[in-house]
Amino acid sequence: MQITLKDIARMADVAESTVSRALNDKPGVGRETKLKILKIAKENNYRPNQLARGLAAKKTNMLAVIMAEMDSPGNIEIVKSIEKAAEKQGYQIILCNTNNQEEKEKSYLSLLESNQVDGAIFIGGKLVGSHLLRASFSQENAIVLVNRLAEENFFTSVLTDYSQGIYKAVEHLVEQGFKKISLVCGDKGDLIEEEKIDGYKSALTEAGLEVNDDLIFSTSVDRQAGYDVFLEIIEGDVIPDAFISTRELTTIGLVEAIKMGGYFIPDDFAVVGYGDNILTSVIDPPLTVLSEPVEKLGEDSLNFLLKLIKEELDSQQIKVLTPELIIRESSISKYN
Amino acid sequence: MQITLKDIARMADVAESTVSRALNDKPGVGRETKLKILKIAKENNYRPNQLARGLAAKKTNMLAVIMAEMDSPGNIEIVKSIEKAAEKQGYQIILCNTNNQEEKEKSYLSLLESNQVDGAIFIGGKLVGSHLLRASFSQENAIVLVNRLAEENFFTSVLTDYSQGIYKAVEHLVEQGFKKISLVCGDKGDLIEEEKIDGYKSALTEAGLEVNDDLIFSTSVDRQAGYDVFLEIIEGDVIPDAFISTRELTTIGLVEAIKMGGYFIPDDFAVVGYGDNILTSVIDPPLTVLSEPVEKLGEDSLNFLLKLIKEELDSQQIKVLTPELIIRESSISKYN
DNA sequence: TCAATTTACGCAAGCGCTTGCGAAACCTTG
DNA sequence: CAAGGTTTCGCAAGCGCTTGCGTAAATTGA
Repeated sequence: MQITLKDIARMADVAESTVSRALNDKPGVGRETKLKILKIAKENNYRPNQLARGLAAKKTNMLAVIMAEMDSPGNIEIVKSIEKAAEKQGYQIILCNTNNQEEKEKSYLSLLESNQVDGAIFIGGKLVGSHLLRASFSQENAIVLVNRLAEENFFTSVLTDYSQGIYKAVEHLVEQGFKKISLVCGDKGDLIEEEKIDGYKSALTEAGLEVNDDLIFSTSVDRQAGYDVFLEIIEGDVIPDAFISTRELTTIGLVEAIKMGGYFIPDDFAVVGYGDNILTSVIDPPLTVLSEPVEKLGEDSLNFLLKLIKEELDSQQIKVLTPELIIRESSISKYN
Repeated sequence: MQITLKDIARMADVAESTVSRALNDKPGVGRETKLKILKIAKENNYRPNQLARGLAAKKTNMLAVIMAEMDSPGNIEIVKSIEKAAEKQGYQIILCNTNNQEEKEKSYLSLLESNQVDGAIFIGGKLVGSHLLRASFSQENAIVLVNRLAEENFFTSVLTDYSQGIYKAVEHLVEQGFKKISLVCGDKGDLIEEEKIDGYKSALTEAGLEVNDDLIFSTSVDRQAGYDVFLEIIEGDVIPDAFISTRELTTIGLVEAIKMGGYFIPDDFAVVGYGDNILTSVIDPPLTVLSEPVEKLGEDSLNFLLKLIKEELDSQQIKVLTPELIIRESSISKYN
């Protein structure tokens, strides 16, 4: 059996409450007593039962990071940044992977609802499910969204400004002389994707280029999808000369398909990808990418969350961060 | 405030114990009563407090997966496989990333020690720290190690047979006519690394080739290390004609350095990498790799863990899985 | 030196749940 | 219809901790 507070109390010949206070560094226990208790606790390798502690204290000092995809190196970077920031503040992070399944998201949400964690950060995922909304309504639950739009500005969130990012990408491609720029994004209807499309369209318009809806492609989020969409595209009526591909894995698939088809990047097709990480940097040719401020996304979301927990945040806040365009070979026109 | 068992009991006009039994599908509650309780619980969107539940029941149906590196796509695959298997058995998985810091490992271990999870799987990491040993001794804690060797066969583990894998790789390279095969691995002294070296040496000996310790390089686990080690190697006395690089990220760095140096793979240097995943498949040229049975590693480790929890496992078991050599361009000699 | 504070500590309730045990209510049989 | 067996349910203890409150002891000040 585990050693408990009670055991320590008995050994030190004091009350449980005193042990508790000593261990938690709370006032009301004399220097001598405290030292004695600490010593005994250490000698016996005492580990407080966090369940009991959480139950009694109504907080656990643990935060959940619930992410939709852990295949994405970008997300991993965000997580690491959150972890780093959390450590400084004395919070422990536990990770949950939903694999884009709403069911799992619900299930992990119960960590919050049942007080196992003091707050949760959601990275990615679609819109906002009713379960999430309810959770955040019904209790005063601390929830922060990262790169995930809510229909109402209901959640505190930190977002990448996709629209702005895509705008920059288009601008760059236009400068390079590309005329038929295709956008490969996720499901239309998804708010984040709509935003990308907005940026795309307005940049084209600004540049005096025609917007052709047939050049906008929706795919699912994986590698295969990127591969498949290219096959579909080259069978199509309008063949683009450049791609802006807005998700990491999809971009990889797309590039593979292009090369597999015997085409060259950027000679036959320019490519602007997403996410400045090991994947996109390793691929041949080096990819021009929109780089998310992953570090900042993590930091800011954690800070928001802590403020929510401490109830220092008056209203829902939304922070928007702009991605950076990192120009490499894959988008440099041979005519330049 | 949260709605509690007590509230439901009051509403249904029964005792708390009855509600508890109804909700947990335990015998001893009549059909009618049960239905009524379930209905009321649902209507009120009742969520049991898992802390309280865990405290009282001494189990939580949650398992922790504690991994040393979450940058590694291979590890991610293992995690996903664990998750899949766990879901079937009704367990929830929470992930913990230690970033190779022993401190963090200790800290996450407290999840186990304080009963927040019923068991833990450790993926990777070095040897076995005293904290881990103590934890597994002092309580009847359920711990399974994946790809991590213990000095004594104390832990139940599932391992990749690195020795065997490297052996195959050497064999293959020898067949291709390479003579000066270099091994890039981790810290000597680390049991897993020693095992790799064993496989390497015995394969060379078997092939009648001389073993040269100067061709064995130890690096840390990241990408930069792979890059740096190549620079070091080409300054050295003996220049190899082939590399076996045994960690994912390091391999990436190594390949980059080779290309950066103006050399060609496999013409100047053959490369056998590690891990059949998106990273190694995307790189140019396609890499010959030792492929871990990630799926199986995950499944088996979870099954072991569940058996440990249910105390169906009599003694520490060790399962060894053999990696497969997937031959691609990077190791095919031009002389063939 | 004695009242007035302050400090150190113990008591006990309570966090929300589970579970062993016993009592009542129900069903079997012969 | 009574004796015995089942079910269904409530009681109450307890999981290991925190925390408000009360009291005794130590400290202060004049």
